[in-house]
Amino acid sequence: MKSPARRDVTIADVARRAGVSRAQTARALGSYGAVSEAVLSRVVAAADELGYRANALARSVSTGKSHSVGVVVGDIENPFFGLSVRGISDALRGAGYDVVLMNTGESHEVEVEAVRALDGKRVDGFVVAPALASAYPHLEALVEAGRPLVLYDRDVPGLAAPSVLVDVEDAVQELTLALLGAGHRRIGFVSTLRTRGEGWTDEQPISHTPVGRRINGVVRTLRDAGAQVDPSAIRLGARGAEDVRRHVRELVTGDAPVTALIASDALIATAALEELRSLGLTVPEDVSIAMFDDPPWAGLVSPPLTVVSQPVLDAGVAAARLLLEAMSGAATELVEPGRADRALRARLVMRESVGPARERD
Amino acid sequence: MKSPARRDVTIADVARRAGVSRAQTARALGSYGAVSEAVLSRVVAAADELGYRANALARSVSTGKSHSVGVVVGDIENPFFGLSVRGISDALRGAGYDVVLMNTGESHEVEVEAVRALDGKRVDGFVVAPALASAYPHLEALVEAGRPLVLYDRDVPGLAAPSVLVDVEDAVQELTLALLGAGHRRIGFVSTLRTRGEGWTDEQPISHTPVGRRINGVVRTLRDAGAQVDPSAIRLGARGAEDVRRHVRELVTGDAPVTALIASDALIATAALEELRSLGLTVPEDVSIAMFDDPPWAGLVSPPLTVVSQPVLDAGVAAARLLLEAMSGAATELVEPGRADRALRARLVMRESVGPARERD
DNA sequence: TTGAAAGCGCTAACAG
DNA sequence: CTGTTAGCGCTTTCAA
Repeated sequence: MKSPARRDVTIADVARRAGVSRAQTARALGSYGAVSEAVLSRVVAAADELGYRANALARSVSTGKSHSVGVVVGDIENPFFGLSVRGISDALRGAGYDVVLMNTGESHEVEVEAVRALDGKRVDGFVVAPALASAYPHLEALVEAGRPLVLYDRDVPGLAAPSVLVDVEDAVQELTLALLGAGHRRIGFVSTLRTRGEGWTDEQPISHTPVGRRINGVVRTLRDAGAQVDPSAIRLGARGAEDVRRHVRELVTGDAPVTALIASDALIATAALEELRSLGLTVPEDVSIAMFDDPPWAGLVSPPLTVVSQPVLDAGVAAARLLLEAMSGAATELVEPGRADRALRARLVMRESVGPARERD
Repeated sequence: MKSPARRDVTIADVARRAGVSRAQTARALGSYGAVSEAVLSRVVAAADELGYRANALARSVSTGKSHSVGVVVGDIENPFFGLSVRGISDALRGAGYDVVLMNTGESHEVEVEAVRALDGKRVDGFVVAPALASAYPHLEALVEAGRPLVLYDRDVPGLAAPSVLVDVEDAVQELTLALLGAGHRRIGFVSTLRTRGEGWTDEQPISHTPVGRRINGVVRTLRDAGAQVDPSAIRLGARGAEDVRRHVRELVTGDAPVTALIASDALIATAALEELRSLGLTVPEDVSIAMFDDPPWAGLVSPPLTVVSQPVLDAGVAAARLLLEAMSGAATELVEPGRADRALRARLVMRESVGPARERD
């Protein structure tokens, strides 16, 4: 039983019923301006007799504030982003903002389109974890236009926007040292993300990508210890579980197989473990493994995984706070871009997936 | 260097520059109505010389369509919802809709407020996984007002809205049979969610909650096999890992300890495994365990977990499709509420965490 | 306090 | 095809 497609109840309707002007009604309902007790109660009464629902869109058109922020992430299925979004969203809701979520599947094109759409909807601010691309005109346009933007987990070199980065430096160094101490000299690294172009090159350490920072740390520590670094053991841009498994297979079965593996996230690690298992290799006897992130199950697999644990929820909350600040008009110019937040530090959690390097061949 | 707070470039500005009427400009920019080639190109040129960005809010106020849908879930951190949202969001984006995500933390109050906010922002439709409460006036108001609504993973008895439910019946029966076959007679069940009030009662099988359907299946199968069901072994409403562990502890160490445990989701299972481990109990020798959902790591823990695997991504996509249908004005009245979608069936994946029941005491 | 009237930026109905 | 003129629902001057 559907009514004839009734129009929305508007302020005009309420005003009429309350016998007050639309302006007063609006003030009463929007709780701004000055309204007498008498009018207020009459209006409120009329409003809910009529079932009035304020139209936030109309209000936004008028005020220029949408009370929504756009959040664009690579893959909400990834627990890292899941937890991040929870932090962002909870903190933002507390301040009266809703979250419009955009899932890009790590596609640059989708991201560009997503940012455009969000901007069209006049969100008051953006949190974006940029898919790594060579150019970021869409983001540059955003800050150029003065729209509040916080970069998340990834940085954009030269962009005047604050970013939330977890400081992994110490933890990575510890991990690498532990690996060295266990006798590992050939260490593989596998990641879904890329740094910029294809592979990784030794020359210019990239610090604006999460992978970049991780690799830099490993490489530097290795160097300092006099170990040598084989660029071919650094596998970036792995697409999907199958591809990860192929990389892992190549790494552990090649001419100069690695004795330890670092997985850049939990998804990579699971695929790697599966491949090792199907190769008949055991952890850590044949190959040691460590991963980034510390999901609840990391200690439950066999063997329990050594991980670099990151304060993901906190990072999300931090992003929300930064954005809130930026939206409130505070000068965010102060932030030192590209610098990991010292308050957000990863820490190494040693478990049993790292053991003595095995002599092979 | 921030410009003096420049106003948005509007259609009027573009029109002026292009030397065309505002109406024609709007048509050209909005690609509706009829526009000549000549005008079109002039307008487009003027538009991007001026850096025009269409204001979707203003458009929405006019058209009554926001091209946004509200998605409200209990906990985006939970991989189940993460994957669900990915499915929903991807499918919706393909149809031109953005997702406004609301994370309720399974709080009824927050949910009510979230629905209100979304409705205020005039989303074109809703996907909601209701936190279990005794009353659902906010949802009833929605359908009463004719707003497209799809219930997700949980149903609301008596509400005339379609719902997306995974059919777990067969899989649960299989699982229970397998447990029975292995000699288990005392089986524990632990869940975060509740059915309605406090615990679970035998009398009225609840099928509108995911937990309800799962328990019903277990109980029925147990009954059919002549086994007896102990309501005290059914633990609902566990809050947080600590609480889960307490329940598990009580279940496996009580007077009449259970020999098998069913965890209602992956979070429960991890907590349970941790507790068993710290109790010095081994799986499946001392206690068998099975869980719902099949995350990538389920086969990697020790022992690999027997699970009821659900097509989560598909469920999300299905919800999006249903909503799309409802939003397109199709009569969704046809749907049989409370009925799990036969196309979405869970399946049992036997691994090694279920073994012969141990004689205890 | 109140109200009239002008906006916010866009779409839609109606002539031509 | 094009322009004029009303809206959409709310906020915001500006006088009273």
